[in-house]
Amino acid sequence: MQVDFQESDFHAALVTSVVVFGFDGDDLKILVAEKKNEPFSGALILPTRVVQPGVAVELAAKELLSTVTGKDDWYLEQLNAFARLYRNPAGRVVNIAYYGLVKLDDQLKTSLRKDDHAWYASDDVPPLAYDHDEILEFARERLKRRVKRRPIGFSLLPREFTLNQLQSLYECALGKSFDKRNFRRKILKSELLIELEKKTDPTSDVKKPSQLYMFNEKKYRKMTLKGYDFVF
Amino acid sequence: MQVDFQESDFHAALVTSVVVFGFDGDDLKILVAEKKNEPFSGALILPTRVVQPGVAVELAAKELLSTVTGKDDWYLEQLNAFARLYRNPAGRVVNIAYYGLVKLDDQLKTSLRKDDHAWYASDDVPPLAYDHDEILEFARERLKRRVKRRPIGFSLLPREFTLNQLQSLYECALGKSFDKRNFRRKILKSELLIELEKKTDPTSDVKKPSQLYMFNEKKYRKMTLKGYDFVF
DNA sequence: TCAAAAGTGTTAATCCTACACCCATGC
DNA sequence: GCATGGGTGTAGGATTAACACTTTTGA
Repeated sequence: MQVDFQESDFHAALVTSVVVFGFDGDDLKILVAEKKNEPFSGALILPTRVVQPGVAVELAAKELLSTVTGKDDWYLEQLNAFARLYRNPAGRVVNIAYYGLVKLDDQLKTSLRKDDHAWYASDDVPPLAYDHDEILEFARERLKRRVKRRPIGFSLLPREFTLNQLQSLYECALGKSFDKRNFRRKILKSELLIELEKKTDPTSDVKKPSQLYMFNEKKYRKMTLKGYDFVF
Repeated sequence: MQVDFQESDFHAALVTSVVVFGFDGDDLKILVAEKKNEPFSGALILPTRVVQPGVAVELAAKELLSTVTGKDDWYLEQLNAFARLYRNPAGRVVNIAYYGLVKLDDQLKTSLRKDDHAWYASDDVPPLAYDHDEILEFARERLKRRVKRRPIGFSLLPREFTLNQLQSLYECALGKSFDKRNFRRKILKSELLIELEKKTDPTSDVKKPSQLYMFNEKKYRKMTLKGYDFVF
């Protein structure tokens, strides 16, 4: 039972990458970084940083996101550790990757603090360096599962949203489309939504105003914890 | 974008722990180790070993299991990385934990190669040292999810088994009980099982002989990949 | 008045749940 | 013949999937 340590056992570097899904009401996007220094300068990668000794991994990931976006309350969930041997020639690198969700409002969309980061349409992300494609794929699968079992809209939609936006989110995340009537019936039956006394402002686009909803936060939290079946 | 490395970044030790669920036809059991050296000599922990430089983590986990059990084909799945800062006073220790499933036949049950390992009933595992209780709980949750979405019986049951054994497995894993008729209907409808021309040998116990089944392996693989809904 | 998106019900098929008794065997 | 576990069917309610037209608005 070999679990005690020698000096030489402390040989691994620890990094963290994040896959952030943002939804702007129409499309799912992913935050991507461009590598600025060698090796692989110019290559696209997931936002990534080295985890310094004494810093909790999730905290490092959150700080990374704060630095890049200016926003500093992040819900993150660990994806997995990626520790392929050939990850880096300098030695073993363990990447503990996270997945996060965010409402992609105009501010976030246009004002990334670091100019080497950008939002890419989720199903149009160019190939990434290292094994980040694998991490991204893993995150996409996680998102699909989460969407099916938990009411994730809360993290991805603005406070007030329409049923069409919600449906569009589910369709983006799962990559298929649903019958509008069935979708509405199902989502309304859950009583997760509160119908507001408001409609969208029709002035913005050439549109009929649309009923707004918000989440019933109490019920929402219960369901997020317990999980449920929202299988489409 | 800080992703390149300095000497001082390689500061973490890497270990792997495994949560192995074994099913013997009646009960779910978990493989537990007793720590033989200081610190915490005598404490119970999950089977664990330090991952040496140049060894893939999953391979290290498999080797650990081979050494302990003598069996060397293991299906493992990564659980998560556990990297709490206070995990070990010697420095940061990252534990990449795995979960595995095994048919617990008499040989495995009685002939663990190392005498500091033992099988404990799954819901009767004493408190473990370090953060291994947390890892175990994580594994139990994973098992529940897997049971619901994938036909995991293949890994846990003998080649030929009865429907009652299968039901018993589902009941152990999910911690609740099911109606026999409904269970059978559901599992047979999936066409995942092949009814054999055989019954259990009634001589062994004081029992009526019982119909034996095996898995339809082809269909089984398809479902394992795609996932499905076997929600009870 | 037209284009664009919002909104709305019904039906048939399927699936789920609850429920209780007879059967084959070894002792 | 009895104790033990093995095996079986039905009915009512709930859930799902498929389906197309009308409404409101701004231009």
